[in-house]
Amino acid sequence: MTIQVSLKGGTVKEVESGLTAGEVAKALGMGLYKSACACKVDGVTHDLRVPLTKDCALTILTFEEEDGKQAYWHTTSHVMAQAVKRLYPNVKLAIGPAIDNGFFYDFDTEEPLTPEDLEKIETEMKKIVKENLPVERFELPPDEAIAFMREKGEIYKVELIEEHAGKGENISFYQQGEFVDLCAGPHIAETGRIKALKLTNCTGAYWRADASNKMLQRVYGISFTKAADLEAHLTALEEAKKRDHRRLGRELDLFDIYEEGPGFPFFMPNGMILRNQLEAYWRQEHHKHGYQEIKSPIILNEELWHRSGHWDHYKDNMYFTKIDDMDYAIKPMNCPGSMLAFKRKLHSYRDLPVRMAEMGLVHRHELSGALHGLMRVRCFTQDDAHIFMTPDHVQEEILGVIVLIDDFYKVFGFAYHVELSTRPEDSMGSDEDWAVATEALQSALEKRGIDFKINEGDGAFYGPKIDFHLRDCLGRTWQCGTIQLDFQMPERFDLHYIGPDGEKHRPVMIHRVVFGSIERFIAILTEHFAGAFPLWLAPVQVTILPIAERHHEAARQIEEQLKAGDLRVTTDDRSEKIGYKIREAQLQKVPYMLVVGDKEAETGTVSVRSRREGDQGALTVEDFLRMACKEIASKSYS
RNA sequence: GCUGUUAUAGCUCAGUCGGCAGAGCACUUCCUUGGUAAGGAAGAGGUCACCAGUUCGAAUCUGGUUAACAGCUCCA
Repeated sequence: MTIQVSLKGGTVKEVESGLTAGEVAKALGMGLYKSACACKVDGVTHDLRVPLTKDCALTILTFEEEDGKQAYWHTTSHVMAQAVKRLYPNVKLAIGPAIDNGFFYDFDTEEPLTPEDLEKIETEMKKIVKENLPVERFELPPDEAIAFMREKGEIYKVELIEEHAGKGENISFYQQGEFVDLCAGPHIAETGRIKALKLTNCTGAYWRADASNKMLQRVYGISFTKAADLEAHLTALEEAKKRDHRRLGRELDLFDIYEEGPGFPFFMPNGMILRNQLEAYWRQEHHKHGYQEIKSPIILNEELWHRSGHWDHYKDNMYFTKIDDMDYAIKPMNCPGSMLAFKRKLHSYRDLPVRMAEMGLVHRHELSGALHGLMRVRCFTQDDAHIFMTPDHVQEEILGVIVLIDDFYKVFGFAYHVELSTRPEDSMGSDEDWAVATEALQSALEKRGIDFKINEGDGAFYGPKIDFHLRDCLGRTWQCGTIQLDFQMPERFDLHYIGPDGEKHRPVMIHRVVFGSIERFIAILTEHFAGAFPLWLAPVQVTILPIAERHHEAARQIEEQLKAGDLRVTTDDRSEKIGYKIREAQLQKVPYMLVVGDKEAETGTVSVRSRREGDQGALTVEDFLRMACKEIASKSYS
């Protein structure tokens, strides 16, 4: 009996029923089969060993495809577990999935694994690859599956199966040689297909991601189909590290953090210029969008934080102090200050929405192990705003903020992803309020056509939120912008406005940030541009490079002229060769270098060198100034 | 906070077996006055993170503290 298999690209082949996808692939050409990692049958991902018994659409997945990659890495993680079991039979296995960038496996070991252990494991893995063991799938009923793993002493696997057992379905296992692991698959067909592998890191990780559970040893690794790809991957990682904002922060004199203040960054002069430019742009845009700016104190009476609910939900992260025997707290958030500011006078419904913005310095006691350059600090400035409004305004205001954030990120050329976080366990307010608020956020996102993922239970204690996440140089994502809807705080602070009926009504409020934290945003910005900031942000926009001492006077005049045009200019009048001065300016990522020698001094021109394009030829000082001003005004970043 | 690793000049890093603290870059001075990514010479710069211990003697060995790094947990 034959069946029809339609392949990617539209061709239909007639093949014998019962052949596996792998056999079909093999029949279609060795090249295709050799590079196959997994397959898709009618859109569902499987191993190559799945038999084709009826007409179907078949796609062969190679390492180039995301699903193929996942199968490849997942199998490599099984190979690692097999190697570990061979070397250390008493180690218990937890979980070992493929991730975005490779794979890991969690092991319960008696002693932590050392780098030497990792080398041994890697060597053993290469042996297993060489053995070219076929990877086979089999299934057991739940009770047999539990007995099977219990007999092996794999207590973590037993716990995992017990959870699945309730569904009554069979439990699937994968076997290669003597090694069997609980797994849903899919996997690649033989271990020999893994051509290049490396174990990259070993750290602790809690069982089930719960800090109250035992800490296991997590080993990370990556594998490729070609040795050259592994090489390229490792080189790319090295390159990425050169963009690290902590390194560039020091090299470019942007900021630094000292042992005297862990998590409390110092901003250096260049960092302050960057920061002030960002803030100036922020103020300009917020003014345009109808925000008014306030400033509230960073120390306020502790009672306020009881009233706001922060003390109940957040006290472990707060700093406290005593003044004249009274208890005070250092603000971890700006909202209570905004509440007081809103409350100081009566508001008519005609005045709403009130959009009250604040560049608020907040302090939070983060765990020492969580600190990370400017990304995660203990004091930072939120570009906060609180929007007080009637329920009718909610949709429009949320949309307005989404558009504002989107426009801001576009100015820097950032790609971002969005998450919607729902009600956490530790929260206040009624189910109904939460449902309404969550629905409002979701429909605003849908209206704007923005893709988002839902994060169950990750909302703030007072309301659900939309988060905007940006990527750092190593692909780790950091939450920056957020929009949080809040029905609780207005209640707690007894806020009201006077409606058209002359009665008091409760306003709804939005908390939102665009940058998130200026500090974190600067970190992301630094890594995004690798320190080569667009002209409007560059701490030093232009540096003048006189060739010899006799050109210093001309250089000084040009500097004056450019400064009068509001450019940030320096002159390098050291007695160094021009090549040396250029090298230094390039390393400092100065956008424009102006070389001034005999030729230029005579004709009132400058030889323009762009940090990206190199020598641009001569321009009059006026023309250069005009060009630079145009570039600044456009905020272009290419 | 947890697990692991690390801490030597402003930066990047050597320092063997426990025996006088090293290099490159940067910095200062002098020479050099030059044309698009490193000209030359000399000099200065250190309580080897901190506190104990072992030892005739500790950058080096041991314990503790602090901080950083990777990950986990938490989070803007």
